[in-house]
Amino acid sequence: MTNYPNATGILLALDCIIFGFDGKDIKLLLIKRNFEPEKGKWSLMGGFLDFDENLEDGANRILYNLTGLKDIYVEQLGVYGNVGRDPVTRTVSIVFFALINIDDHDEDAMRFHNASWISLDDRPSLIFDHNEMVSQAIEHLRYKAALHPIGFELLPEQFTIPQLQKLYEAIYDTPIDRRNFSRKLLSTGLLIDTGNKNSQSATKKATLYKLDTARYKAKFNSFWNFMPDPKDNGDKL
Amino acid sequence: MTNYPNATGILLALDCIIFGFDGKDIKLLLIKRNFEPEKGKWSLMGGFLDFDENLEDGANRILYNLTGLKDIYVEQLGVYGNVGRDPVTRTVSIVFFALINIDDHDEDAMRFHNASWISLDDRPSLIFDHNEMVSQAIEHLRYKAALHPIGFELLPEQFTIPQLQKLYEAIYDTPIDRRNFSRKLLSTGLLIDTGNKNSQSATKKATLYKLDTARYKAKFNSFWNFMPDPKDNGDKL
DNA sequence: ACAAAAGTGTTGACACTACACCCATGG
DNA sequence: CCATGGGTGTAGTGTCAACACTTTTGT
Repeated sequence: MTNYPNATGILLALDCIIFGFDGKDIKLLLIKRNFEPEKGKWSLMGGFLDFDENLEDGANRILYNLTGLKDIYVEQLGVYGNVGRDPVTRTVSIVFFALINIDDHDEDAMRFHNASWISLDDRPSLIFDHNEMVSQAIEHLRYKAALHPIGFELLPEQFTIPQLQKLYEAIYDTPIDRRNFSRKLLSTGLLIDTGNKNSQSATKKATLYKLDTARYKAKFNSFWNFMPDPKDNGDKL
Repeated sequence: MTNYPNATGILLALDCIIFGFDGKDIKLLLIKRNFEPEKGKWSLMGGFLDFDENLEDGANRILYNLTGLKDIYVEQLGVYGNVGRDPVTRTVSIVFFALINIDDHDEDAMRFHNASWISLDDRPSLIFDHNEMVSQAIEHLRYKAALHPIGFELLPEQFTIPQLQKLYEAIYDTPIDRRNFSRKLLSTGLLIDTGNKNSQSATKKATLYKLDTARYKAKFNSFWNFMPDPKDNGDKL
């Protein structure tokens, strides 16, 4: 068996961008580092890839450590590898994009890692090139949510259409017509009426739906077009 | 300055998927390896990342070596890192997606690397997980070309609308209505009439257009919807 | 009874498909 | 003058945004 010329000595890191939704704002799960380097500063949750570990397994390990959750929605977002990005040594970071239901997390694990949910608007400056990563992730969220039904990953199992609407309004920071939104969503056939009603609401109680997971999986790669025009940046191409 | 615990010894490779269009079929630029490992088999063009090299620079270096071209359209496609993917040693490969005008390549460099343009339908089985990479790239091409004007990257500077149509028909392997296609394209405002006519054609000569590059760059991230329905896999979501 | 939020109907603008027709060129 | 292929016009269909109206609930 042949050997490759020379090991490069480049380190391989994994960083996770984790989004949640609290019913009002899109939030990021960030950690205030209680370890070196850059101790005391904010950053994404990350770690190094183990030698005998697949990439997705590594990402899931990191996500599990921080949130106590498995089977999270995760995608590769991209790779960041500029020479000077990590001042300690050459490190290439594979960035993962994760969506979770904000209610489902492990408080203890979060305290241990010194992690907090932070609204996008209030986010502090992060170490290294993590700010760029987050910007790309927000862009990706907007892009993908306009075309694929990933929004559901951020909601609890049962949710109302007005809740879903608030989520989309938060993602795109724009008001949406209630009636058109409702009809559009229902027409997808992805929602199953649970028969339950939302008890929180002070006024008329909204119907609680759940996701038709079979249909969701089958149709995930089909397109839709949810947002009135987030697709377009203002004027026609 | 702190040091990180332990170098992992994982190698970082770069692989390039290069698409071209010969006026009839979408083609891939593949190499028949004249080096170990897997000498004599077909694979993507690739190489290792240099220690002091940015990722995109590495990809461009590899692309330049093979084609003699700079300023190629390149995107990150994803990272492949399964533990056993390379039998020699643990190697993580960052895969790049490139589109070039098939007429603009360096014959000598191609011969030196033992490279050929191969139609998607005729492509041989490739080493390692390169087949998966190519499948993902084709999917990405179909996905992205339906929404963004990347098709132009595959054509010469001056091209006719019928040529462009053949390109899209090749990408989606489906016939398109000539008249609707033409109107849709012209309505984007991306095409500038050069005043020239295609001299090749045996019958009526088609108008040669060029891309309005300023508008192309400005509007690149806007969506469009070119294909009748390649977006959708058959039926509505 | 009234306010606030959820749910349903309707309409006009616009975009897209599916056609028919005309023009230019070479043999 | 005819075959081939490029270019334009138009009618029918459907989708989507923008509206008004009704229903449910708590106070």
